[in-house]
Amino acid sequence: MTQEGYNTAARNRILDYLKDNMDRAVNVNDILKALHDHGNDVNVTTIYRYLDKLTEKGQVMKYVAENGTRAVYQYVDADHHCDEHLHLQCMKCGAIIHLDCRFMDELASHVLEDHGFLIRCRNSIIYGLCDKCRRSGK
Amino acid sequence: MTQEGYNTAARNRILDYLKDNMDRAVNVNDILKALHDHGNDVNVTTIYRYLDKLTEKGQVMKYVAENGTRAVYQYVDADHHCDEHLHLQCMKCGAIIHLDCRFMDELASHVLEDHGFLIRCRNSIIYGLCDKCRRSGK
DNA sequence: GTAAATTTGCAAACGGTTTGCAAATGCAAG
DNA sequence: CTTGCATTTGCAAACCGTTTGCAAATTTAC
Repeated sequence: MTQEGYNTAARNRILDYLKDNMDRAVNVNDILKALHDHGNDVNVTTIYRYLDKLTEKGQVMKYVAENGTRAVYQYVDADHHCDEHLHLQCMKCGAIIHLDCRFMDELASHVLEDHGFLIRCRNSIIYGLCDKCRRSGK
Repeated sequence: MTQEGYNTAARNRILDYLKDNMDRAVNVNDILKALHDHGNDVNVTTIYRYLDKLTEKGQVMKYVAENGTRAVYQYVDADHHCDEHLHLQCMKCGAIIHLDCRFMDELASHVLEDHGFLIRCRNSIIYGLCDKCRRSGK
């Protein structure tokens, strides 16, 4: 798992932030603001460019948020193979659940056999409400 | 099923186009171009505004396309209850498959029971390749 | 240290979508 | 049909997240 590219302060800060927030999907503005609040300003462009690289490498997942106008990113640790399971995302808090259970395989083969459809997990999100938000919110 | 709002030429043309293309999801540009090609120009703004109304009424479904930069819309006929099943969309041709089979119910209850997650079908799309595109293209 | 390659920040462009507003159109009452 | 009011339309400009071109700064290898 070699760390490609140059090692720069900006990149370390961005990656640290993503790792610190592994449990949720963040947008570029979140990153921008968090780094700014720590007195470590990084340009928007830099963030976008680095996120692209991380996405290509598969180190983060990129999704399109609910409204469709903003992308969200989430750090992926080594034992999550995002091409092999679907993702549930909470519309309220942004939490992502990795649906990597046996049920997922059944879904995939059912869809393929009965509907002729080959699922591309990496690009798919099922939206809804997570346990916490469902109980708390209305 | 009363038709609310004023009855105008522009709206009729837009709705006709959506109905004629019920089998796929179209974007605003598709509509714009199709109407233009028939010599019936309608302004972009008008299309967006009418689509919003139709979406609110539940007469069309609105999705965010694969890349996340463009929304797509699809006419919904009366016997499709889009809150009750998931949708598969082909990343290549844009076709939408309504996954309204018993399997869907199992998925929903599994996800709810084992993951505490309540699916909101209206907002969710699973991407992949449809039968036709899978066979033809590589 | 020096040179080559990569990364950064800035400003400007980009593209889909939205908004404010005045003109045009639809509709109902008389 | 015409008058009056509500809705809809088109236009231009704004919006907003994202991308691009480019020169300056930084990193890495030697």
